[in-house]
Amino acid sequence: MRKGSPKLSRLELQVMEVLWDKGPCCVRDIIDALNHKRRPAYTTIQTIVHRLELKKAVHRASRVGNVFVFEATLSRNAAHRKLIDEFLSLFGGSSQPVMTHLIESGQLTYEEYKDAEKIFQELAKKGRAK
Amino acid sequence: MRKGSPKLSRLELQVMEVLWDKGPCCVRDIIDALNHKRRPAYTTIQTIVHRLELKKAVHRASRVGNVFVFEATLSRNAAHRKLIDEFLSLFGGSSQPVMTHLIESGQLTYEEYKDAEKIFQELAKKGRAK
DNA sequence: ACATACTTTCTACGCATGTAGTAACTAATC
DNA sequence: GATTAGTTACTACATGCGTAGAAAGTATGT
Repeated sequence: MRKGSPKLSRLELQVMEVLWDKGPCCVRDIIDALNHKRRPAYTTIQTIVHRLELKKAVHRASRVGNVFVFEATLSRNAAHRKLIDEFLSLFGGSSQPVMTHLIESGQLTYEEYKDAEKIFQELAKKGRAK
Repeated sequence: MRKGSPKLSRLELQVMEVLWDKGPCCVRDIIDALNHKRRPAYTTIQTIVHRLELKKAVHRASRVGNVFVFEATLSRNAAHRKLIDEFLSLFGGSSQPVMTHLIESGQLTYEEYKDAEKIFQELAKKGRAK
């Protein structure tokens, strides 16, 4: 039963990345960890965290005094998977044109491309061949 | 002088795809060409086309009676490039993790992967090697 | 000329998102 | 206990997008 990860916005993603990287954090920690050009207001991040709670992407892991500590509920993998699905759907669901564009625009180097072959090998080893 | 293509939404993209595929079209043609599950109302597409005009992505090429014929101004390549840039920026601008994910999630087959090698060869031939 | 059908223009509405202010609460300090 | 600083809870607002209705214009068949 596919649950369907929630759709996360750009800023929501950035907050999630912090939680995935650093583990459980309070709002202050998140702000400090964000490498955001224009540092958003404390309450802005609070709003985002709150929306992430509504989306079940994070939950309150504990509280220290009056400070809540938040923890990611949604996995990084699931979130990234969702992002990629959304994106591919813009191209009709096929990853081929995306690859093509990445290569033609020089955004994927030949080295990176070649390295990826290893991933196929790993997968094959794990029995997920073909 | 980077012009910066406008950011196009999903539906805007779909409309653009029609214009790129079929060439200049009037609103009716666009609707007929859209393979949209839930066919949107005529005026919905008109609104989208209008927004595309504001974004300079399309322009009125001619009029036949009281019907306007619209033509893409923005190229498919530029639009796709923009999309990909936007998307990659969510992953810190690097295409490697995206490739990895595509492969691990089975969305890029080994055949497709292998085929992509040809693109590098083409590019190399054209002198844009490395 | 009139009715019918389609087009254009204008306006609107709900939801998502980035942004943040204000009020209320809590902890710590004098 | 009163002041102060940080946190939480609630509210707000502009913009973008998908959606579409209403009004007004135009072409066309009879």
